[in-house]
Amino acid sequence: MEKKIKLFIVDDHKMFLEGIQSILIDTQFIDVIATAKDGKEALKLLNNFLPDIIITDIDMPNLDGIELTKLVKKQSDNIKIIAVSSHSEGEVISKAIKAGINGYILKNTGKTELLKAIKQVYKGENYYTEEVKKNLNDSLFNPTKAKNQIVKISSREKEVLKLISEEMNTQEIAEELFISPNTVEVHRKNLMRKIGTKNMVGLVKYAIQQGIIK
Amino acid sequence: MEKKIKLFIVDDHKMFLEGIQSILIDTQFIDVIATAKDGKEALKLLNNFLPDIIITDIDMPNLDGIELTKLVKKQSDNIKIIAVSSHSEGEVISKAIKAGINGYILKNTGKTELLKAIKQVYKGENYYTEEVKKNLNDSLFNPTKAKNQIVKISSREKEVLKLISEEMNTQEIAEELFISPNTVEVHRKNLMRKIGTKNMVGLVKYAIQQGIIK
DNA sequence: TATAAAATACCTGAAATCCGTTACTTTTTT
DNA sequence: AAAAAAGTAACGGATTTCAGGTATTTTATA
Repeated sequence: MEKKIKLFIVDDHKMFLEGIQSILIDTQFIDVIATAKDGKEALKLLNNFLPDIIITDIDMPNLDGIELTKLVKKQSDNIKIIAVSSHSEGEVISKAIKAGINGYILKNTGKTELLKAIKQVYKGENYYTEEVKKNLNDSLFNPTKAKNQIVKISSREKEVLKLISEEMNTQEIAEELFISPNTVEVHRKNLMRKIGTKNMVGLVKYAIQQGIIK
Repeated sequence: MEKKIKLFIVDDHKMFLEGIQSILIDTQFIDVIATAKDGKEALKLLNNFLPDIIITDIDMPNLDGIELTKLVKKQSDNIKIIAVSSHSEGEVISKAIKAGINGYILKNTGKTELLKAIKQVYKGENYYTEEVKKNLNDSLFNPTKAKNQIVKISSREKEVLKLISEEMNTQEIAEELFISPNTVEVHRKNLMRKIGTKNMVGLVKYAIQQGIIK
């Protein structure tokens, strides 16, 4: 009898958590030792559990899968991490890989692929779903999107972004902040450059995603 | 031996589908007779299967859970429908209920609640999770939100809105939909009038709020 | 105290949006 | 069959954003 693979699963949807557990429990070589509903809870529980592999969602409240990966990997590379996400965008995947993730599969793939990923990652290799590899390449060869990794949005830029997201135009923002419309435009342009978008739509999506507004 | 409840499950995430199936297979009184990856496939399969209850996601490509509900309910009220969604916004819930949905639970609730909902709906009652009921009331009594229920965004407008939210400009959308840029502008202007905003920022915020994208 | 980063401001020209209005065709509903 | 709604298309002009600079001052921070 070989040793079972110890799994730790993290997802904010309890139903998904229970579902994936129910799938894995049927296999002989896997043991789900713990679960958590977000990255923060996961970190806390990792003081008491030492899994071989963490399976984590990307989108989560409190601490998302990418941040969780960074923090776990900072402490130890022995714990392998597989992302199970509905995001197939190159940028998200790229961030996850930079954070040190060992596997990335999509929620629209089935359990066969999940088991394959678990086995392969357990052996020390990385595993990325075909679609993931494809989209990653796309974004790597698309310079407009590949660069927006380390950029930091300044506090003034954040203010401007917030007002943009409140449907104000340049003139109105300038009046609100007592600065020249030219300056507002500079901030907006820098935001677009940093975030990697070419219009307001990309900005407001980013603002909502980052919780800067709403 | 009583008759088993025949379920049909619809979700675009195969893993969720398999997970929920795996959960339900352990119960004695439930039989998962079929599954589908979106509303369109579900409708097609419903010619061959007659479930007691359909369990469906809301966000799906091709045909979403709300549209599916409308179409199914148009044919027969014998088939009960339960939404299992990550959306807890009052507007989405309100739409689902207007479409005739019999139950609405959130993905962050567990299997206990799912089984409870299935049993209750099977008996002919409706079942809505506590948080769902709360948010529904909030949006009903919040006049700023309650008013934008009356306006109806057409399906073509919704398409355009989706593409706008994907950071496409007028020209690109026109090419994507094989229509004149003028027409795209008309749709955009009508969207702005209906939604009550004067720019793209308002549109994309609405799209995200309503779960039309992301 | 250098120097880097952030915030300020201006300019030009191109591209896209926004606004109002009209009008025809197709589809759906009554 | 009539009416309403949805989808299509066009025009002119005002406004705004977008893309590309340059340049000065203020504020952190190494």
